[in-house]
Amino acid sequence: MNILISTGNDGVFLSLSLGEADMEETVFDRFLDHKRIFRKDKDILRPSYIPDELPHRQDQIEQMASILATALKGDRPSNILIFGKTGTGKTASVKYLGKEMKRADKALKVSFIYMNCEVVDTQSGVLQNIGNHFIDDFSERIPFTGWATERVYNTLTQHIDNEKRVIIIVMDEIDKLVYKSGDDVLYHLAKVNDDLVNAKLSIIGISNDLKFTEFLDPRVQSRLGEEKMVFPPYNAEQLKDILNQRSILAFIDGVIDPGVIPLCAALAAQDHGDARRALDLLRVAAELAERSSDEEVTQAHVYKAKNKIELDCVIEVIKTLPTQSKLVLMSIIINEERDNNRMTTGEVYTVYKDLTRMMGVSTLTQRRVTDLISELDMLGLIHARVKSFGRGGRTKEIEASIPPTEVRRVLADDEVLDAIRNYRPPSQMTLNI
DNA sequence: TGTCCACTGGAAGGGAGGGCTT
DNA sequence: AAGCCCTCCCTTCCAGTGGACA
Repeated sequence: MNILISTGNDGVFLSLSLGEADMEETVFDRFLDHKRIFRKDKDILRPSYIPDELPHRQDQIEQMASILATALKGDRPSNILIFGKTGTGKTASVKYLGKEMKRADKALKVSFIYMNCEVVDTQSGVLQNIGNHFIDDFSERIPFTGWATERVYNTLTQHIDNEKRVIIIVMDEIDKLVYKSGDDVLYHLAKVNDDLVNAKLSIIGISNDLKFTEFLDPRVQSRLGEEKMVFPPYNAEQLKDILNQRSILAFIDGVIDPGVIPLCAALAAQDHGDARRALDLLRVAAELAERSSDEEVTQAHVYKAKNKIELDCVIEVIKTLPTQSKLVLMSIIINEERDNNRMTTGEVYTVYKDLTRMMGVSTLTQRRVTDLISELDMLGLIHARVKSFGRGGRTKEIEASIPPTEVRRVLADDEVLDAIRNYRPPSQMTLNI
């Protein structure tokens, strides 16, 4: 075997070349040399994959198509607001229509722009995102920050209005934008047609929160909700159809046990008919089967997949928390380990202050820590509710929603938290991370 | 019924950081 | 370089709160 080690600016490169005599077993063989489960493309089982046909969403697609068809004639379609819980096919249906619109648009006069407002969640961010779709010259692009909103808006209208066209903007998770940055940007976009001569713009808002329109200015409310649609959750039978359709494309014949798809469908149906969850369950179950070199995906793999998905999700959330949030979470865990299963904000803050002192990082105010506790609650890592203890005052009652051992296992890998490994709480215990 | 406790959570504003314009 | 604008993270201030207790 020839091994070449070379050092470059970016690090060390190792290259191996195998002679014929070296063609022995490698560490990868066990994973390559077994019956395959998947056909080529695993992405077919990802929620982002848009199939050629969306089962049980034909009515909604046709209704939307009837509204959007106007765009192909050069007129402005009505704005649409789409509501429905997670995994009910809202985004998939809209993206599918975007694909179809592209096919039908022979004159190439319709622009279909998709944006997720969880990612683009500020006023100028939204305007910048739309504007830059129509600015080819990089040097003329609207910067992420630095420009006054009015200027961004003027540049945007100027660029989109330079030719006759219809622009359809899909704002997914539009409620996140409204809750975070208010409805100013929607007001701007809703009235943009008044300032346009050549172009016409309409908006498709997607939300899983029916109540968010209550937070909108009545003028925005009426303009944005010219058409409203609700996507109902899928039932177990419908989820089965969706999974069957994808599994035919994704798996080699005969590798899926007949009980697997009904089980994935049933588990996802319990979870408010979430197709995304059903697809994840099936994909992860198959991946687990493949990794353990099993020849068939069984119900046992589905149950394992369920646990894995839940745990992975929690681990990922904890890992990506900012240091201060990790310290607050750690303070809650330490309280739990002292048999204080239901603690108050004050108790958490006392431990938190100790931890920050040990680590030598700045101590935030109790007001800020209250916010961090609420954020951890929203992430589902803890459960906090406001409770009055009479003369004992009114405060949050906090408990962790995940086992302390799991939190410690994840935080143990965090070098930043090294300094608090041997934190000794004021009472008596020694805790090891 | 009024008092008191330990906060909660809204509002206002400071300051850092990133980026553009003049 | 100075000035401006925006976002994000944070502090400070303070009115409001639910329920035990006197």
